[in-house]
Amino acid sequence: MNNIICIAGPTASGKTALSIALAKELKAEIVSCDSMQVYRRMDIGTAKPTPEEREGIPHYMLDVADPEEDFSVSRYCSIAAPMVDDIVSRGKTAIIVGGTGLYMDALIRGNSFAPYPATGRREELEALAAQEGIEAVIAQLRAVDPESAARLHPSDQKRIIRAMEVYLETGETITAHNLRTQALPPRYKPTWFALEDADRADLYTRIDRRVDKMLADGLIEEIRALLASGVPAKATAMQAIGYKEFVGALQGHCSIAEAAAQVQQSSRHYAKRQLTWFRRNPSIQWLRRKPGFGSEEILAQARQILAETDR
RNA sequence: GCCUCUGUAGCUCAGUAGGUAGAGCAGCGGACUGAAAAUCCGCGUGUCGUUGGUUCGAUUCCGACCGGAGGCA
Repeated sequence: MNNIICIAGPTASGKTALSIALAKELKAEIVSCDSMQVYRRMDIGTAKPTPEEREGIPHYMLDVADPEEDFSVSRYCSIAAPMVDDIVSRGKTAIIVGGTGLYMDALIRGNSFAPYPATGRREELEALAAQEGIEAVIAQLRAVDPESAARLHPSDQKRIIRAMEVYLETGETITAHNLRTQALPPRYKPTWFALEDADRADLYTRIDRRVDKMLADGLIEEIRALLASGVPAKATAMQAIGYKEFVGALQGHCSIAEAAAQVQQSSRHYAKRQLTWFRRNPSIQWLRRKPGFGSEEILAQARQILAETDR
C-alpha cells in the first residue's frame, strides 16, 4: 500500500504540480515539507502553492509560523507527524512534498532531537569562539566527544558549537545521541520519489524564469510589507533565498537587478545541494525529466511506479 | 591609413628574466540530527588568437596576419 508518498527534488523541479496531480488521482492530502513555506505572509518568494493551484486538495504545514519566529526541524516534526497520522487514520494517502531534505528525513525516520539550550549557552560558546577562536571550543569538545571533534571540519563553527551545547545541556554527546536515535526503526515506510532533470541546464533555466516571475508577481512588495510589519531583517525567515538578497537591495546595498541575479545564483547553488542530499537516499525512485517533458510525462512515470509497488 | 595598447580556463584577469600556466567567479562532486532556502569541505589541460622565424626547446623573443580598445589624421 502506498498510503504515504514522498516527493522530493530541487527547487523549481515541478514538485508542486506533481503532488497536486497525484493527489487528485489518489484522493490524497498534501503535507508540505519546506522550511520556508511554513511562514505566513511569505508566499511569492517561497513559491507557496496558491489557493487556486491547490485545487481544493487539503494542504498542511503551510503558514504554521510567523516570520519573526524561529522555526526548526523538531518543531516541524512535532506538528507534521500528527497530521500525517491523522490523514492515514482516515484511510487516505498522505503525500509529503518539499525540498527540505533534513525535515523530510527527520519526519519519516521519526528522529528525536536533543533539546535547544535555553540557558544562553550557545551565546556563551559563540562569544568564546569570537574571542579566543573556534579552537577553544574544539578543545572543549575534544575532551568530551573526540569523535565529533575529529569528524567536524574546523571551519564548520555552527556544528561544532551545536555539538558542544548538546553535551553541556544533556550530558549526552551528540555522537551518542545520534547513534541511539538512528538505531530506532523508522516511523513511516513511504514510497519515495524525487525529480531530476536529465539536463541540469533545463533546471537552471526554469529557476531563472521563476525568479523573474516572482518579481513580476510582486515579491518586492511582499518583502516591503514584511519589513514594515516589523519582521527583523535578520530573522531566520529573512535568510530565505529571494528575501535576504532583496532586503539588501532595499537597504541600498545593490540594485534590484543585481539582487535578482544573486537570487538566481543562490537558487542554483541551493538546487545542487538539494540534489546531493536526496541522492544519498537509496529508497528514492528518480523521475527523470528529459528536455521537453511536461508534467504529464512525469506524472505517468510516477503512476507506473505506484502501480508496480501496489501489487 | 598610421601609432599605441590588447588577445591565456565558460567569464574577469595574473604569470612564465624562453623549459607548455594559476587565482577569483561560474561549473562539478561531497558532507549534513532542534538556524537546513542555513552551515561547511573538495575538484583547475586550457590549440596560452592564427601563422612563419630565431632557438635544443616559444604561450613567453621577432615578423606577418586576424579580432578588440584607444589615439593621431
